[in-house]
Amino acid sequence: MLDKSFDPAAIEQRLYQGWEASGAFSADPSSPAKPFTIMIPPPNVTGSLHIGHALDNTLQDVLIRWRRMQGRDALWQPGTDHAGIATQMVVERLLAQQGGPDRRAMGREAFLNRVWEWKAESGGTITRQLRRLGASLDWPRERFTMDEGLSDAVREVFVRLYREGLLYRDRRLVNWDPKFLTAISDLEVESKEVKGSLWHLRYPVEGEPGRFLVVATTRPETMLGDTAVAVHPEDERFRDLVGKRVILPLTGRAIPVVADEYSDPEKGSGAVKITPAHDFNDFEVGRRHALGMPSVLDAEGRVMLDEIAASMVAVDGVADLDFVRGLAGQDRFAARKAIVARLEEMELLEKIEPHTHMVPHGDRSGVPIEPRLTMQWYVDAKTLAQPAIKAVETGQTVFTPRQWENTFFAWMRDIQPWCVSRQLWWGHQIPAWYAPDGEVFVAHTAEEAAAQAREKFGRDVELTRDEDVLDTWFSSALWPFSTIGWPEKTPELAKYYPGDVLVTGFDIIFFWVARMIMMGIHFMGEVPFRTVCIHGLVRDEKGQKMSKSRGNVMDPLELIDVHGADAVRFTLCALAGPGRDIKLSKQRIEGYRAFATKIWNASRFCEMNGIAPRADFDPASARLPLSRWILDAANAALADANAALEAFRFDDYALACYRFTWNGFCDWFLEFAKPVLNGPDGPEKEEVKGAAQHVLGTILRMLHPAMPFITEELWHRMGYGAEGSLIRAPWPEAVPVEGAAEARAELDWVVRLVSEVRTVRSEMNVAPSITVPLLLSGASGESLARAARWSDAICRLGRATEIRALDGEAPRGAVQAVVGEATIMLPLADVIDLAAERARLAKERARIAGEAAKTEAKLGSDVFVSRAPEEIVQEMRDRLEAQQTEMARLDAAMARIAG
RNA sequence: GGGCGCUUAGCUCAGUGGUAGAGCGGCGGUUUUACACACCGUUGGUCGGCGGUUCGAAUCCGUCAGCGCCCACCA
Repeated sequence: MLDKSFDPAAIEQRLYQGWEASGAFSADPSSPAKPFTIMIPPPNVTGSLHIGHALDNTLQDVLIRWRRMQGRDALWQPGTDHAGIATQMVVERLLAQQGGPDRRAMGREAFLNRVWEWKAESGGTITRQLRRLGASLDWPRERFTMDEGLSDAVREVFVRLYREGLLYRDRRLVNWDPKFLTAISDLEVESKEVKGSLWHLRYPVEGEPGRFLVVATTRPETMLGDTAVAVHPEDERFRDLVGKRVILPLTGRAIPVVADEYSDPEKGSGAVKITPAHDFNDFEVGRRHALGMPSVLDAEGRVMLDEIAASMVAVDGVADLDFVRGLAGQDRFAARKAIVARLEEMELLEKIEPHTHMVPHGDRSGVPIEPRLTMQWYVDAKTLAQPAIKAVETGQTVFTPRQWENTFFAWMRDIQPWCVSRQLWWGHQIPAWYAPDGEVFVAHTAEEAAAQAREKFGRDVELTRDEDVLDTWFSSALWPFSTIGWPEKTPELAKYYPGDVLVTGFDIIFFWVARMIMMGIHFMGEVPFRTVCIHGLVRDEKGQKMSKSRGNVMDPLELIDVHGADAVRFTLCALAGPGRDIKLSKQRIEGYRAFATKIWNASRFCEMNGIAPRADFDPASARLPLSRWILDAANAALADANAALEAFRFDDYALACYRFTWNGFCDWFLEFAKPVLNGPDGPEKEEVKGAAQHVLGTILRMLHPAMPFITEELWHRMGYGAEGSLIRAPWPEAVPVEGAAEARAELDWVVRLVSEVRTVRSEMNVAPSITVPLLLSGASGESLARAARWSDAICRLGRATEIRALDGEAPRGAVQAVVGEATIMLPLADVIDLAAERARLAKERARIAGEAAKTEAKLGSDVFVSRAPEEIVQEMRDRLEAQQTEMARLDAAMARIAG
């Protein structure tokens, strides 16, 4: 016997362990089945499951379970990402807490050992949590981006790209994070609005005492590194100054005034100071005019005078070398304050304007990034992007919803060189070695590099390895093929590449999706996946982004504890409309928790009525309209579910399951079945039971991808599991149903009849306890035959004592309603208010009349009749006829009841 | 500054040319032997504004407004 209520907590862990232990999640490269592959977006190894993961992985699990049941050899590849900066931070924080030596004191090797230790102890959190969600990942294949195999792939890619000239070292400005002391890529920079000031500084013109060129800047501290002032070539105000020099205050260096289109006469003072080593635009200007590019800030953003010390010149009233020397080692913001104050004292500060502008910040450190002139490794993304753009243009990879392709194209068509080196320790160390003279050797191993050097120099030379590691996204970009063996030629690689679907959020289209497509095409010769399914962000019920500071985060594990994994999963599916963010509320989850209970109770009802799986039931042999109707409805629901899943419409899939199960199967079919099940044994009861068990089996299978736990549990408890677990059961297929159209027509009629009776009784405030005969007036032979066949169900659901044709006079003061050609009469004169019944009928008549008038107006229009398609016109004619018939019936009903 | 998206019932959202839908909520009723996490009934909308195309527009086009997101080097 099924328990009185469904308790998810009691079954989830047991079922999951059963699936995992039985190998139900395993792909099989040796199977002849067609593969279906999804690569998990590898979560950070430091991570724990948040609601966004829950959504992303629920959707993937739905697809994987669905295809697996369809007989595909499903591979859902699990794994985690080493998350360079994030992980290094976590371990450094841990070291600080423990009060031991810090990273630098430990040294690189010891520190890395410590990180690996941490990973072994704490790195499994998120994979455990994915299990709670029910995710059917192929765990024995779990990979980590720093695994030996994946690291091989990284080295191979690095070496090959280098040899192809698609990866190179360059000394240019990078986004430098002064907190983490590393370069970061453009993507890791986010602009934030900052309220600052615009300082107008006076630069004295050389040889013209009392004349100043005023420059406006938001970053006065970088003036130490100025090497020019630029004015617009057309700007009359400054024309005579071009070619002359100005004295840079504080450091006393004379710098040229150059004419450059970059300078905008409308902005600031119209003259702009040029600091090539600390500003991306100035860098370009510096290149154009062959200017010096001294850096005046060190890695931590502190003033550094090394590169300008020699050129400083004492100039009375303009330069103050002692002051400048005092700045050395000061933080950039402290230096800014000091410089502004000193310039003010020296009367070289013209004015200060309040100024709000966008300032680039490191996305992880949160501090303003500092453009810094350094040597870094770059990938020639522009070249790699071309075939990737083409692949999406030609539909080899399709984004869904399609609109995201625009986002992809916009970025890819304007892609910049990708800075891939990071000054961190945790990550893939760059496979490049340097000879004492700086000559670089890129190789898979130190030995290979040494051999190259020997070849080059004709003798052994001491090589030192590049200290830097690669951007974490460099290894993530290889994920679709590195996880399945590349660069080895494994059976997995042959079978599961390219993958079918990538499911992810729009926020990592640039970081990850685009780069996988580029690398996949370049190294595998084919796109890494056919479809990119982009979903929205999970927000709170008010539409706000969930964040710790707002205190509105919903923890998926808590939700699973309270409502069960199935309810959480189903809710996420039901809300996952295409391209829309999800507003998640507790109420919605509770609603779908109720759905799980409903399924449980429907199964209980079936169990109580001896409805059990029967292999010998042949749907094609069903004779009764009731069983034909429900079998046909199950076919339709299944078709809807399939179409929805094919189109990645998880919301439509959930809705199709929900409606059929609740409204179709529970509300109508089981109610109709009750009289039969309570009636005498015989072929009729056997067929209804057969249809019921068949449809319940279809429901459990159809719902399994979204609600794996409760469906698996019921599958076994109801006895469907003789052949094995539901997770491996075949996906249901449509069954042949004879006479489906007739069955539909009949059941539709019964439903309409019952609904009409219920409505009028309710509207006339007839207590449910009052039961009366149900009389049919003007009914066709077919209707009467149906009434006879469905007498028990109609009486039960319509609170009637009997249903029969009206013979003779209509009863006085009956409640009436029109169903098709027939008029229903309920002799209730004693209990109702006849005036109210007249009013009700009149209102109904007026409603129909209103609709008929609209139809008539349409048909009365010559343009409509002559220009609309014939079938539409005919439809209108039919509609009008039906409306007129119904009005006539209502008129008759009113006449009967007339006082 | 450029691009994208959204605006439909109190709330959350479906609905890509032919009588406006769902869920939740609200309201009224019900111990009908699976289920009150239930059942039955019901109330809610000139589909953001304006203009156009069309026999016909929530749906296509234009425009305006509001909201949101992404990208961008503006001193």
